[in-house]
Amino acid sequence: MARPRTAARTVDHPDLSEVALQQVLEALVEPVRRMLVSQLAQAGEDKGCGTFDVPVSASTLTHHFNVLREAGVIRQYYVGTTKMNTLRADEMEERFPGLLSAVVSSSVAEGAGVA
Amino acid sequence: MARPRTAARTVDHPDLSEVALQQVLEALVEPVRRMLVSQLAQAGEDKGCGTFDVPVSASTLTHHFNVLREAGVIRQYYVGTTKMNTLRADEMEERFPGLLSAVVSSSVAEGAGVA
DNA sequence: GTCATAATACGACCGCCATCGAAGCTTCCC
DNA sequence: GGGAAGCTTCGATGGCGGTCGTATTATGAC
Repeated sequence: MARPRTAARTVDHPDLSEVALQQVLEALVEPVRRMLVSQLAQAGEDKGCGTFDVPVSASTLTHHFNVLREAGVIRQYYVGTTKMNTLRADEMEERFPGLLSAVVSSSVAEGAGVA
Repeated sequence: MARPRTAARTVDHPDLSEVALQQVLEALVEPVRRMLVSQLAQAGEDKGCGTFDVPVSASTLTHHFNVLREAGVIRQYYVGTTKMNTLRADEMEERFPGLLSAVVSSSVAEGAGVA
């Protein structure tokens, strides 16, 4: 009863003005989360949660996506049973100029992508 | 006997090619360390360890400076009993383009400086 | 309806790191 | 020499976060 039967599942996203630098850095300092971000950036398109190549269980993966979403780094939406992910790159660039792109660049350069 | 009587105390610094992104992010994610970096950047000149405005004890402060130095973010040298600190901004810019400057900018913008 | 797939919620565990106080070392100054 | 200032080392403590397995829910296919 938490949600009407006919409504699609929705996901809450913070306005980036509400997000602190601390939160973004905490999100990006975790190696697995940085892999997710790197792979998403390299993909060039939205990706389902299950399509990432990371060495953790599904429940841990959910946790990491939550952290990234709450930090404003990604946007999520449902497509059937699949939860899709997009980078909020432009918004992040406005809020924390140069930060996300610098992290992604260095991360990809170090091989955090799909190999 | 660990050090000749007449030699000045020296400090070891990593070559930035040996430093990983992970290490730098771990260094910069800590709020106190980010305050140190911000205040150092804003000062525009080298600063002694004891001249920073942070809410931790001296021993904790030593720990934070060690982490920053080992991550290649700062360079340290002794002047008498005072240990001085410099940002390795140019080297960091070469190794991790845009990263340190982005963090410092956002950090200062959020008021991590001296107020 | 039944089943399979995708993801979540929950609870527990464990390791790491920031923190401190006390004691120690190095250098400077008188 | 004696003392003080500046920083370090050591050991202990506490809290937070990443991890997992299991059970559960939501959707789509048949």
